[in-house]
Amino acid sequence: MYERWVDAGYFTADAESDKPPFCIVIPPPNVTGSLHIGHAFEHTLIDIMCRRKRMAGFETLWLPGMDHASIAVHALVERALAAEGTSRRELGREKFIERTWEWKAEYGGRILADMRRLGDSVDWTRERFTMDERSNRAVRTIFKRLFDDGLIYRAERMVNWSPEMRSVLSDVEVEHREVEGELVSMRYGDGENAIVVATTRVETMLGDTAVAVHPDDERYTHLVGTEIELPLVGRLIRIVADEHVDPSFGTGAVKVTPAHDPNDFEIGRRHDLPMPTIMDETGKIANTGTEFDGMDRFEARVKVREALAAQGRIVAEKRPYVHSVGHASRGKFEPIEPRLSLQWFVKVAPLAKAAGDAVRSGDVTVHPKELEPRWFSWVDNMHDWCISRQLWWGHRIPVWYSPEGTAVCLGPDEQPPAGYTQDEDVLDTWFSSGLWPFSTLGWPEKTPDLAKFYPTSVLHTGYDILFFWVARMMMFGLYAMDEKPFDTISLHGMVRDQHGKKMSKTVGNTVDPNVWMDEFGTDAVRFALARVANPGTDAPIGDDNVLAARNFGTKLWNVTRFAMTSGASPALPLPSSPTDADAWILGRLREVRDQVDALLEDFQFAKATEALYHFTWDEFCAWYVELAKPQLADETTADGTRAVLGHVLDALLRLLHPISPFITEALWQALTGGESIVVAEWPVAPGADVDVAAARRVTDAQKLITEIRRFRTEQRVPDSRRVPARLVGLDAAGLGAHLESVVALNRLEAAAAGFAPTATLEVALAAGTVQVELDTSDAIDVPAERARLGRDLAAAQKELDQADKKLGNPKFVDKAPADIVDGIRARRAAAEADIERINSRLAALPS
RNA sequence: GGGCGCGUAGCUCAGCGGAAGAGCACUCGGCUUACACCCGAGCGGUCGCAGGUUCGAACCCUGCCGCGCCCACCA
Repeated sequence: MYERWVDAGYFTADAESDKPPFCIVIPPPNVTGSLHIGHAFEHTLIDIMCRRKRMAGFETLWLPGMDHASIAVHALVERALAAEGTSRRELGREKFIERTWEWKAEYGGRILADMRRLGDSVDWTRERFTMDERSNRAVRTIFKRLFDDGLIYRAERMVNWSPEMRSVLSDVEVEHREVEGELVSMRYGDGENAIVVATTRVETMLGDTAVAVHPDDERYTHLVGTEIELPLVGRLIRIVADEHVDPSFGTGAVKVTPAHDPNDFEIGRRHDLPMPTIMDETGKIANTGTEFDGMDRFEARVKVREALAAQGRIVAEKRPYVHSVGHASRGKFEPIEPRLSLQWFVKVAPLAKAAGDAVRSGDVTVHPKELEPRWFSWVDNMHDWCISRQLWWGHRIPVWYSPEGTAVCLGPDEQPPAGYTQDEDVLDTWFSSGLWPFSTLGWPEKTPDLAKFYPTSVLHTGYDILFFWVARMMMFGLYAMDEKPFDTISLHGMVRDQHGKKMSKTVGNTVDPNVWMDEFGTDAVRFALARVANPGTDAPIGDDNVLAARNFGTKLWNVTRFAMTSGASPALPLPSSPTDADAWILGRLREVRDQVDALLEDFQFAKATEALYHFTWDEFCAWYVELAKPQLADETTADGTRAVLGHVLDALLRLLHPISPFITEALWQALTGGESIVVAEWPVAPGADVDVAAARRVTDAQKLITEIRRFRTEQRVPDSRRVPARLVGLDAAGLGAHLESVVALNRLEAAAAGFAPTATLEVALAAGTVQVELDTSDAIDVPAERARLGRDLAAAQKELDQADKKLGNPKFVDKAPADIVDGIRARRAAAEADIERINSRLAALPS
């Protein structure tokens, strides 16, 4: 239930300075005993950014944060105490906190161990930031400053109360959920004065001090200003007229419980109504002077209704009545109770406006931008923030009271006068968390770290934490530092199960990254997570994803092994006259490098990962390595091939390193003899241009090879059989140099004397048609060949029809760009040639 | 009630104005000296529905239908 307490991190980069970017990351804590998948997700993404930046020459730094973990540990401790049959109240504040520190030390170590297992790029140069002296100083400093500026005040307000935690919660900590409740209509007063009101919380009627109607509602005009007796309690309550009431809803009359409903509280203020509190801090009815005192609120809801029914006052009951109820997002997800209470608040309006303006002006960017409206709707409509908590773990409110009740707010270096006692409440964890970007750097002292690292460049976190944490950092950063805390807010989504469903313990579809790490390896988990990480979008992931990622790692391992046993080395000089395959793969490497760089810079982890996956598997392994085999057997190209293999693999491993650090480290060290890939350079674009002609020839060779494979499969020629073949027109198509590859990849052999082909293929390529004569040693399977050619014919015919349709449209020829029209014409011509060729083949087949 | 987003191959998702894609699943064939955690070949989609804009729409606009998330003090 605390699983998503905090998961956040940010890294900073300053492109201006000499050693520009560096990173700060807050390792996400977790309360479930070990790493949570959401944390693994976020951690992985941040680590990818950090590693890449570091390889590109940026200074990196992690700043492990235990601040949030403290709160999480607090919950763990409570749970442990409950298991021991005791409670924090029995234990007492001092002992409880002492106990918590022990847990924190142990638990914090565990979190860090988990992080290391995930392969984080941490420099353990910074002491942990905990609820220590430094963070206390920061909190007290900003509290005092806000207090002196009149931005912190104490007031009796309607707050969200959690009877379970016996504490107040802020608005964001309340989750509204549709529940099936009841709507009970009841009659107050009798005869002429009778008035019917409805409620979903019957027990609150014990605290009613008025009934409100709309001023223009003629049904009740005669009653306004009169008094009526409150059933069960016997108190006289007023009938007031208030604009807030909607005359068209229900009876048009509303019961008013000022101390237990936000709307009623406002009505109470407008009409100067008494505001009796009828519930204690545990949610039990109290001080009503009725038989219901001491009952739990839910029990009272039933009993009060029964008592009213006994008096014949229940007019109607609607059940189930679906309505929205606020629940405590922490703890046991119990319904929160609106309650009048004396609490500390931050006057948010000026702070929030600055936070909104920072994004509006473009000074701070939200990525992806679809989430901007969410930011504005929050920041522009924020209510004052209740910051006091009746918990024991946290920074205490730095306010002291004299015996007479005089309050004084003290800064970090001030001592309270004798006899003063400190406020018992602690601050909302997000209050101190909001200081993170600068308090961890030594603020309020003007430290070199602060000067160097503030403001940061990027904050990366889940969108679920936008309001809790990001908004607070923005407000406090702008207020305390007079400068935004970061340039860019980069948001990722939530990890979902393989069907895109929300992970939930009750559904049982949660996954434990530790189990995955044990089963598939850490790199596989990271790769799988990165591969589904689209900005701001939820990420579905299951065993299959991790399995595929594991297989990818194995593939990488195997291809490196092949390259090394072939003598590949990045230290060898690249060939001065590369083969087509060499030129092609080097060109592709360059393109992929540029693509990956741009994608990662734009937080497109999934696309960058996908690009690397395809390049590695489908281009490098599936084609280049196969084309390289004959090159390695040829003395004239062998050395150059070893160099290209080594060069491409070296760069590829470095490109993959941020995503899968462990395997790339092992392979890269073996391949290059380098000290560590962690400190290797991020690949830079080579100077040479992409060789377009060579690339086209490789594409042709691929097509030729694929067509022959198709034929073999269709004809059920066993893969093991070498097929004598003669290729006609290869030189004319510019593919003379590829003969070896075509022969090797299709398991062909040179035509011997007396070669008598049993079949002939014609493959149309960019630079001409190649005839492939094959001796399959059997009569060919005519129906199969007919079917194959028939499919090709249908495809060509469809192509021709589409082209004809377009070209037959004068408007298309007239208005479409010339290159598009030319392209269609070329396709039409090719399709026509294909049809002619295929038809002649079909005609030549024995019947 | 407001805001954002999504409905594309059996599943999860890319593509967002000029030839329908990937992973997994499925079918068929393979122990080809890196790899069976593999290789090769395939099957599979009127891109939610209806209009509109355009020479051209999965992609832009409008309206519906279904779904998700966030925000919101209606008893």
